[in-house]
Amino acid sequence: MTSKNAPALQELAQDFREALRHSVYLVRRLDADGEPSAAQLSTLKMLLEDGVRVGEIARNLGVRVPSATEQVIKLERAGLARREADPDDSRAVRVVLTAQGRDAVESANRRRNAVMAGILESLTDDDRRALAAALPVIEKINSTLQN
Amino acid sequence: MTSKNAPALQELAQDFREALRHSVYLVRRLDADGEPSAAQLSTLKMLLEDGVRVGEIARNLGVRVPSATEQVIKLERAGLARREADPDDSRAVRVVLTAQGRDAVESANRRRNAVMAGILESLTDDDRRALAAALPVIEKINSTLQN
DNA sequence: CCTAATAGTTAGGTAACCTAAATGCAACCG
DNA sequence: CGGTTGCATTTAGGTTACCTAACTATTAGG
Repeated sequence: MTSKNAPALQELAQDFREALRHSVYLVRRLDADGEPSAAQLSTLKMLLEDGVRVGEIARNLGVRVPSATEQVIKLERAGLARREADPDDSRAVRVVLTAQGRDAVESANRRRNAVMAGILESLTDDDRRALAAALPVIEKINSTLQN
Repeated sequence: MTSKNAPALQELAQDFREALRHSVYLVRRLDADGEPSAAQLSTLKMLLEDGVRVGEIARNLGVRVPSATEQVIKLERAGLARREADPDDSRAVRVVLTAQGRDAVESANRRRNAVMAGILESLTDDDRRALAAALPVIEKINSTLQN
């Protein structure tokens, strides 16, 4: 079976890329008005662990620091997060969720999960098993990002 | 095992969303300068089948018609596609790839596949098998989009 | 100390989406 | 056959989320 591996790798790469390419549009479908955007939710989720620095957010999301700053400012204006001075390093900033921010993450997650669950409902048990088995692999691939 | 299904659905939805959320950043990593963007590649790939209408592109990608128009105009300016009058319906437009456009799709795909293959290389055989098994499922989910 | 590195913000730009409105053609109806 | 209705597309004007370059403030090292 090892002889099948080299060609399969190229094909797998192609198919996986294709699947991700299409998934971008799926993810957009989960957005709703009056709810933090996907990018903001990504930032908010990071903040569930308290006192995160702007640079950490950027690194974790794979974006540049100014993009993270921008998101944090938007969250702050929306009353979902607060910027606090870092006691140890006064160059740094600690971003923390407000209670409202915590609620926003939770309710957005609930709603989005429900929509997704509705979609997954139409799959067969075998399909769901196959999907579940692949998710840790996909996360492993995604963690390649962190460099 | 049916009793395990209802809770598993919520959890699967959550995990799948999480994986896709992270994958957005992975996909961005595959971009390179001097190459059509991911959105443009999506449009170009549709054009591999000749004489596609703007509305079809939009529907297929899950975006609004003006967004498709915009992409087509950009491709045209880049010399990668051409807009032709539809002989049967003069309201409509047929978008076709130029030879240069065809080359651009192919070489961008080759390069992007190679990068992805490099990432997948570090997986175990089992991982790759699990991923391969899930891709048709993911495509099935994505096709939910088409409405 | 002073210089180099680090953390973050500001300024200005681009890509890719959106809605609403305009244009131009087709098709149907009386 | 003329008028209305509807469809395909473009134009105009926004928004969001990214980017690079340049600036400020603070820390740390020689």
